[in-house]
Amino acid sequence: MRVRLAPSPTGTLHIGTARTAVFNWLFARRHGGSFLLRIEDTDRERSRQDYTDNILDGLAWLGLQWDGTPVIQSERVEAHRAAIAQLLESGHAYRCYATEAELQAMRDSQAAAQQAPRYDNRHRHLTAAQQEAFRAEGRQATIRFRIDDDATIGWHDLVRGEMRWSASDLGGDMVIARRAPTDRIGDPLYNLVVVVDDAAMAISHVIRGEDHIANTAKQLLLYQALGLQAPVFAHTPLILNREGRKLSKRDGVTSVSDFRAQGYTAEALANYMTLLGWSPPEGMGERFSLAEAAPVFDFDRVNRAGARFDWDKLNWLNSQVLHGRSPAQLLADLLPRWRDQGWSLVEGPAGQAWAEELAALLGPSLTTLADGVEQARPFFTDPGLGDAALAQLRSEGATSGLVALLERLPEGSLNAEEAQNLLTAAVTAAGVKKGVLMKALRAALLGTLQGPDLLTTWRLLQARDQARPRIERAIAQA
RNA sequence: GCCCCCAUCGUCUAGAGGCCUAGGACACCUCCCUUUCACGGAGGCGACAGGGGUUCGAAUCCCCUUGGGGGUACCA
Repeated sequence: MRVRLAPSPTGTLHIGTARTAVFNWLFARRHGGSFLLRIEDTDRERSRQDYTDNILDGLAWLGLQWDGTPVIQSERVEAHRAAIAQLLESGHAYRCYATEAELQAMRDSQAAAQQAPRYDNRHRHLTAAQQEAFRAEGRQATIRFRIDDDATIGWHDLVRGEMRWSASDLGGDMVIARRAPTDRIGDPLYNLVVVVDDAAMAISHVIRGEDHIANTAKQLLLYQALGLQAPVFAHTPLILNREGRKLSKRDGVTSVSDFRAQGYTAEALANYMTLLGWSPPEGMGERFSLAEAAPVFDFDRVNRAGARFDWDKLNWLNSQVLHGRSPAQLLADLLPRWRDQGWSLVEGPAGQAWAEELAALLGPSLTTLADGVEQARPFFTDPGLGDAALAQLRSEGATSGLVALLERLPEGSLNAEEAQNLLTAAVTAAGVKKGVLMKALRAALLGTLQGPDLLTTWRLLQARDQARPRIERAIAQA
């Protein structure tokens, strides 16, 4: 079995394309087949190398390793032209001299008559003399593939079952090569090119979004005319936006690279994309890796209806992945982001241990890695005192407790027991409630009333010599 | 307009005629844990679009209606 992903490098790796990639990868993995890549860059105007790079990076990041070297479609243009020449030769294709204005007029009158827009096959049977006349006018021609109206196209779709399409609903003879002087063949177009390349790559299963269903009917006709073996098709449901429409770039964050930048993990994103349209077998649960899903992946469990993208669910999955990280793993994810902020660690094992403890402290409250930057901020830079913190510091007994603590505060690191004992001693000496001191201490250290475990927070700041100055400042400002 | 597809809690879904008083997950609400916030744990709220059939029996099969989506390029 050989499957492929055929992205067009006219934009960054879209979540919908990535999900198609996931299904292809899973299917290939399940059946021990190959997962190939083909970069569809025949639209030279809009294709860009940096988009190709972005797509490849995104797939690799997600863990969707492909087999072999990606095929670059633009490098195969001679094969495409040869196929067109063959169709011209066999009478399956012909030159159409209709101008854009003529075609537009045709479509306008069809629209006025409430008819479906379609090419009326007007140049299908031009005589040599007529063709010569058009050429003499200086007209160039597209090449159209004949689609006989009375044909019926059918296929067995792996997710939709029996599909039937009437050729008369395909819009008339289709253009397979762009307009060009008649002494050569113009730029080959999508449907023709896909068929030629899929056949050349010996693709056995084409797995793509359901927005391609009409293309499948057209392509099946081309396979027939070219005498090529058609693959099996599987049309997967689309990913929908909040409004229930096909998710597009206009919906904000839709690129894999954007999700990554926002602090989503590859594990969570891949897990979520798999869940969008496919359901795991009974007893498997909803959290799984691609490797775990592969052995049980089946199109029988792929839905036919589109699925809305749900940030809440993705967030939950991502938080689950993050909460499951070991301190060292989490730190490795966080470190580059901390460095981007200009935050540095103390060199050596002590600095590493400190950072791991911070990662462990923050871990349970993270939804994204970006949260791990915001929540780590007060450990690297002075957050100042917020209004609520000031109010807390001005409450009964707050400063006297802090003063008592300050008097007993040694230099250097504290272990958990020492910190606990210091707190108890200060509470006794100042004659305040323990809760009062704890709240005051939190306000002094973080400038807010909420945050992670107080003792650990204190100890981490203490190790960086930040506890004393913040407590002193709090007392002074209260 | 025309063609095609789809239809279970707010969202993602399980369900292939009796196992369904419709199960799970997210979200939401309550409680527990916790001198904060989270995490974690325990509960709760909440759906078969409507109407006809078929059948002893329908969320499951058929038809119609309604609603939603996709396609309809010299883009891919």
